[in-house]
Amino acid sequence: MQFRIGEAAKRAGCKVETVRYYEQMGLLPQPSRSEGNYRLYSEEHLAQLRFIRHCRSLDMPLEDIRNLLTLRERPREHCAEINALVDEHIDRVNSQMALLEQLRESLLTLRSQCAGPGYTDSCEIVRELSTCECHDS
Amino acid sequence: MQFRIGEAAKRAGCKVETVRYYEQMGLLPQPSRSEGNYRLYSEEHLAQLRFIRHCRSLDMPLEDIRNLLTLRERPREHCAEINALVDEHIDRVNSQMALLEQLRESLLTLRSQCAGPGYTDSCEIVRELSTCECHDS
DNA sequence: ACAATCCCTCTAGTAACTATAGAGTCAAGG
DNA sequence: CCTTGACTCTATAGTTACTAGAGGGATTGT
Ligand SMILES: [Zn+2]
Ligand SMILES: [Zn+2]
Ligand SMILES: [Zn+2]
Ligand SMILES: [Zn+2]
Repeated sequence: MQFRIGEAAKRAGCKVETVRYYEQMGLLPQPSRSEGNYRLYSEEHLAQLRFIRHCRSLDMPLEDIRNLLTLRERPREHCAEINALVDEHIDRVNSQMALLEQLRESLLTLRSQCAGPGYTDSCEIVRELSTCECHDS
Repeated sequence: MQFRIGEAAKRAGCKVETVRYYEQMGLLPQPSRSEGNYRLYSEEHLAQLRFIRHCRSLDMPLEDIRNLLTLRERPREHCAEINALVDEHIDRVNSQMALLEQLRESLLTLRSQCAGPGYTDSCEIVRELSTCECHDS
């Protein structure tokens, strides 16, 4: 079975442009072409596209995915590199979460400053933002 | 007191290019210029730059900051819009956190699949990524 | 006088797409 | 046979908030 790009995109749950983008970025091998120059994807292409989309749904950067694809093609090597790659990504996600948590705290504190319906010039939110000391020195 | 851009940037804890960028984006009014065409910032410029940097440290998008700056200049209006703006941002942060939490779960599950030192072609991480069903249909 | 350091404008690069523009391909209906 | 519509092609620019560089001018210190 061969699929044109629209079908491939639909099956992988992404847009046509995204599929072309992956090809351009070297994540998807160039497919064969029809007589009218349409891309024709095989089942294997499709599997690879799904692989990419699944990794992306885990928010892995394209470069990591590129590395995973390469590693996958050396089946007799130990999977330590793969684990390391996943671990690093988990670390990234963890530190993003820590950052967001701090952000949330700061924002909630800021928000709680407003004493309720009042005028802008006496709003503590505005005041706190305007008299920041952390960005002064 | 007047400051040149390097001094202003240092005081606000950002790079020179960032200050110029804010000016270009209309977040900072154009400062006066010296004879040699150097930007000369006043204390007020500096305060506004700090305001922007502080909002940015809360990860507010520049457009929100632009709105805040506008709202701040209408001191006799009610601060409801300001509150709404902050609330929306808090919502964004909350949903980002929820997303990241899910991501973290998925990644930890994925990571735990690997049975330890083994070969790539029998690694469950690779298998799980390759046989994704969520991106198939 | 000269070097180091600052500053200027303009342009391009980052990540991962998304969205056009302008053209070609293909199947079905009248 | 012709046309309409859906699909595809390439190439280019836009998104966000900066960052980095080229190629030049200004200022400062010795
Ligand atoms: Zn208020
Ligand atoms: Zn601050
Ligand atoms: Zn393994
Ligand atoms: Zn999947």
